[in-house]
Amino acid sequence: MDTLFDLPADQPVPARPGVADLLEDLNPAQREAVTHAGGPLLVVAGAGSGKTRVLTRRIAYLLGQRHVHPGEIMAITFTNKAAAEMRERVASLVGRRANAMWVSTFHSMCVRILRREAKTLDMSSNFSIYDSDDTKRLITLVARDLDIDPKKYAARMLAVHISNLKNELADPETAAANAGNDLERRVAEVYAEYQRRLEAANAFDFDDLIMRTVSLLQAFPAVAEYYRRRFRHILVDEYQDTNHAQYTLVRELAGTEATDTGIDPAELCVVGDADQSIYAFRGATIRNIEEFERDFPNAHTILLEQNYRSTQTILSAANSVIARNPNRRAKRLWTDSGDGEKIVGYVSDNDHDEAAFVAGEIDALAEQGAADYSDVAVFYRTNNQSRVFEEIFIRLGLPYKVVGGVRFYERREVRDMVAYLRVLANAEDTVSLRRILNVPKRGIGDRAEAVVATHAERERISFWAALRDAVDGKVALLNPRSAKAITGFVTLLDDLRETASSGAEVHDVLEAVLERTGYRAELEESDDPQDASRVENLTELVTVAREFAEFTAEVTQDENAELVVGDGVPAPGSLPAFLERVSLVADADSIPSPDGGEEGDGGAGVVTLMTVHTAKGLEYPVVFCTGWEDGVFPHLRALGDPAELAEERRLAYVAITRARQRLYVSRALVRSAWGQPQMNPASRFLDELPPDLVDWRRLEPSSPGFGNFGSSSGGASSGPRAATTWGRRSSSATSSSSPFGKAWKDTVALKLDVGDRVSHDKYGLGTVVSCDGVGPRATATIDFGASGKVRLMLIGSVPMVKL
DNA sequence: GAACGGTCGCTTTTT
DNA sequence: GCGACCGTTC
Repeated sequence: MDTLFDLPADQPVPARPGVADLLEDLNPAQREAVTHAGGPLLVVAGAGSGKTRVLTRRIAYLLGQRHVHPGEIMAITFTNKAAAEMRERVASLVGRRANAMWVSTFHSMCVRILRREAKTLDMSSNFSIYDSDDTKRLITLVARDLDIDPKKYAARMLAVHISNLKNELADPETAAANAGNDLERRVAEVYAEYQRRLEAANAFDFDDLIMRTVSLLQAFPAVAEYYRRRFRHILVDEYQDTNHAQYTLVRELAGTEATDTGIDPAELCVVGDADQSIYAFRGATIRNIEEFERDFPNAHTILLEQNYRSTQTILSAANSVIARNPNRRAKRLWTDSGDGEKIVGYVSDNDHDEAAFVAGEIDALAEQGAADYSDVAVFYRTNNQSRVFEEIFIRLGLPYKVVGGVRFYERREVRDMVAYLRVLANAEDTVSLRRILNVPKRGIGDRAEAVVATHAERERISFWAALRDAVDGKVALLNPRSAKAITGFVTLLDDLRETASSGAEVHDVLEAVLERTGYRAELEESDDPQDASRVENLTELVTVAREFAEFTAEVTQDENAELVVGDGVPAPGSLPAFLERVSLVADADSIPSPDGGEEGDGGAGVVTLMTVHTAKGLEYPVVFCTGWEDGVFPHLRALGDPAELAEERRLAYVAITRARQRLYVSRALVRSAWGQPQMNPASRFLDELPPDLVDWRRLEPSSPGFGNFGSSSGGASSGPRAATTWGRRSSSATSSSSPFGKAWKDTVALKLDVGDRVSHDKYGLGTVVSCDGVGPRATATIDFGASGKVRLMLIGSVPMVKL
């Protein structure tokens, strides 16, 4: 939870560092990056090349040597964690003056600007911020109202398309004008209505935060001028992850020679590494960093290739893999710290054995004193792969922590509470309002909701106003029972809103919501064990809110308070401030600290399990790269597409370069995916490791039991890539003709053929009329005579026997 | 209006 | 293997 708050800069103010102190321990390239003045600067920073050090020193140098005022500096990152770390490190160099800088994520920076300028955009500054879940809900509603077939155009897919349009700064009109096919026309149609409803709800989605800030700056020159005069130095971290909208935003803020405003462009410094661009699927475009020199003609580029993290063996492996990517700017990481250990390779029979190998190896390292648990990270491609490791680690009593997966603020109960708070802060927030309308159940069903929605639409009023009309009996077609339930709901919200506006602290408001809605009571009465953990999460949420109030109270007494209040920042500790934090800081699950773990853990800390994406930016002495199989990593969906394959390779590069001393790579011959055994050939990335750097502890047995992939021994020469037959996907597969028939037999509880006689606990005696599907999807239609014909699933515990 | 049972689909996800 | 969604039933 510690990432929720920026830590206060409470270090003693150091003596103003001299030039020597700031530059002394830097290499020549780093030094140049710190001192460069004038035109736009691109720092191509390879993994582990001291990027953050360069950025923070550069800021300290600007303040200390070039006499830049901290208020003129804007530093942009992608995560709150990175922003907090940067602020902290600058503060340790220059002291409290750091607080006057804007060091924030793209998104919080935009929120700050938008709050300040909300009126200009016809929005109110208490706007809600919709995340992808809210977005999907609203799109579902819109698509339903537009009579769009949800099978053909899934909400999720529509959301992705709309997000892409926004990342390209295309408004609904542009989208409609450019629509060249049915899908695009549909998307444009949904986009237009979605946008209309977002604005009616006084809400921005994540993409809007960027896009609408850009259009604000473009449409209102006076606003742009204000920020251009204010920020003379703009620094952007992880530039390879920017999308087109973010790129344009940076340009608009900095201004260029071409923008004829009479203001010199701000000094721009971007730092990034094209080889670590792994968010293309979220709209990030590698072109921004590749074309930097073209976008900013007088740009200067500095390459940081010396690595201070890993052994040369690890770096050579990383170089060798990433070199396979086409059209890439040459870059080779090197270190002067020696070769270190060989990479350890392992081919296991199945995913279970792979996890057992990893666990055994971790134990051995701990035993030898070679590594503490907290020195070790286990990486996988997708979250569902964490399960096997958890099972084994629990059995062996190996302490671990899974990072990522379903995050705290994505849990249903937490989102429900946040929805209540949002509605209290912004009654127009229809998505949140409809979310909690009948949560907990209070007798307002789909029918009543639809009637109210129609009324709102017809009267051109908000959903909330329509609910009030329902209370006043002004909504036709609403049955009295529903009207009564709605009255109860509206009264409840009015009461809560009174509590909220009477100066209660956020956690008191939360408590009131939990109590008066009966939400907590409902969970406490349930005997579903999941609900018990839900109650815990809600208690945790109240604690977070309390700490938030206490923390901001401290900051308010702090001398820097005047810097933030009333400058696009909601009052400290207020409900809107809390909601903003919750919306923009979604990574409440903390990553165990490398130095001995979190409080309460023994001395050795815990092993960290996470996806490679989550691992970006982190480093560990010991890294296990698991599941290196074609179809897993690289992911199945990337196999056919060179661009996606290149991104997977960058992902592999990120994984390898996280390791400081020891690197393990492993794969499993058979892996259960979705409850199904799946045979996967070796990952092509294994072939791309220099063979002499890998010590294969175990190879694929020379006579495979079944299947015909990966015919030769593993890793260094893992054989031809036969076209993979995906058991479950192969349309002609039946349990008898499939190459995986053997494995499937175990999951099918009952194997039936047409004509078989059966006895079912509920329906009695019957005859099989037809069979359908394979594996866990197998069904049989059975004629039970008097009980009729019934189609039954044949998996798990069917209460039926074959006679 | 709620509860139940079948169907379907299934990366990654800084904000 | 699991959760989200839909249609049916009570």
